[in-house]
Amino acid sequence: MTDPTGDFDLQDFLPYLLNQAAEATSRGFQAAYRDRYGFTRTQWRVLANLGKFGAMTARDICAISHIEKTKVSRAVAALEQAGMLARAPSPTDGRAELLSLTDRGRAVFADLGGLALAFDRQLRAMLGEGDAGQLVALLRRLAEAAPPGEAAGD
Amino acid sequence: MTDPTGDFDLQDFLPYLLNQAAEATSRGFQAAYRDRYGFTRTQWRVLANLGKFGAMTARDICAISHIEKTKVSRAVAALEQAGMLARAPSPTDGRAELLSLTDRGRAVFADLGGLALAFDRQLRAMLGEGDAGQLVALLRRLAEAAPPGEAAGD
DNA sequence: CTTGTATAGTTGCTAATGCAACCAAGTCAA
DNA sequence: TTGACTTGGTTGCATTAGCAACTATACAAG
Repeated sequence: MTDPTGDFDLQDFLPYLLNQAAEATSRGFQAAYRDRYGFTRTQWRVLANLGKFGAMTARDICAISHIEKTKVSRAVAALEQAGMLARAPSPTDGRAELLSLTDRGRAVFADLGGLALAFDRQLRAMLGEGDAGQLVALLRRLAEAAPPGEAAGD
Repeated sequence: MTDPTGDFDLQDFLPYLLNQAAEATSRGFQAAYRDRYGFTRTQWRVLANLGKFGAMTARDICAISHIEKTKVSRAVAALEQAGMLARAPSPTDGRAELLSLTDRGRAVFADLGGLALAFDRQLRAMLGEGDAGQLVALLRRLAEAAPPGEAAGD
């Protein structure tokens, strides 16, 4: 209690610890989508959301995944170029576009989804099921309690 | 169990959840170092480590904080330029430099350290002390179990 | 119907990252 | 001492993120 600033230790700082853990685990899976398909993290996430939820607009993706507009926009462009995603004009809104995966996109999602599932199971096994569940619950609380404004950086 | 890929939900994927929580909390504190001092996250971390542990080499910082060489290098240059950090040739190794905070650097660390401490307490209070402790333990396990190779991206 | 404002999505510019290549100083062995 | 190899640190280049400005459509009020 002598020097208040001396009390601060980065190694105990929650945002720091969260970043370290996020980095470490994300890196592990990055190899899957990067080496196999040349994806960026955002591209993988957009693909994953479309794969899970089916056709929707870019705006929906933003809302669901808290990824920034521009990142989604560019990821969509890249996925489209790679022939994994198709755009269709929204029947109800002339501005919006309905995004959906092509057959190829779905195949890729099946592949990566399988790997992701396996990877996730490994992580959870490492922690133990009970602890893993706890962790998920805590992370959800943090994420929603400290909402990333409009968007979340990556 | 019908379609294995249909089982995968990004919203339950640990790396994703970790990133979301990390983003959300990091963003919250980013305002402190960015708006007040124009720091980048790496600069803040380097400053924090030097503030906590005193003089050391860039290599030490890398080892302690798992930040990449080049990021540390650039952060050090920026902090030096801002007059918050000084380099001294290492007495024992001609390649290395001993890095330390200047008075100004220490003052800034005192300021940000105080804010960080307060911010962290808020987060922990939000979770409850017990849960916060659990979370820290789990994050440490994840970070060390999935070591980011040599370096951690940011 | 036209004027004002909000929203979907894209683009441009700058800053920050990641990786590999690069110096310079140390180490170790003959 | 010389020569092969490691290690601390920096730099260059290509990629990505972040923010603000922009286009085009939608909606709402007069």
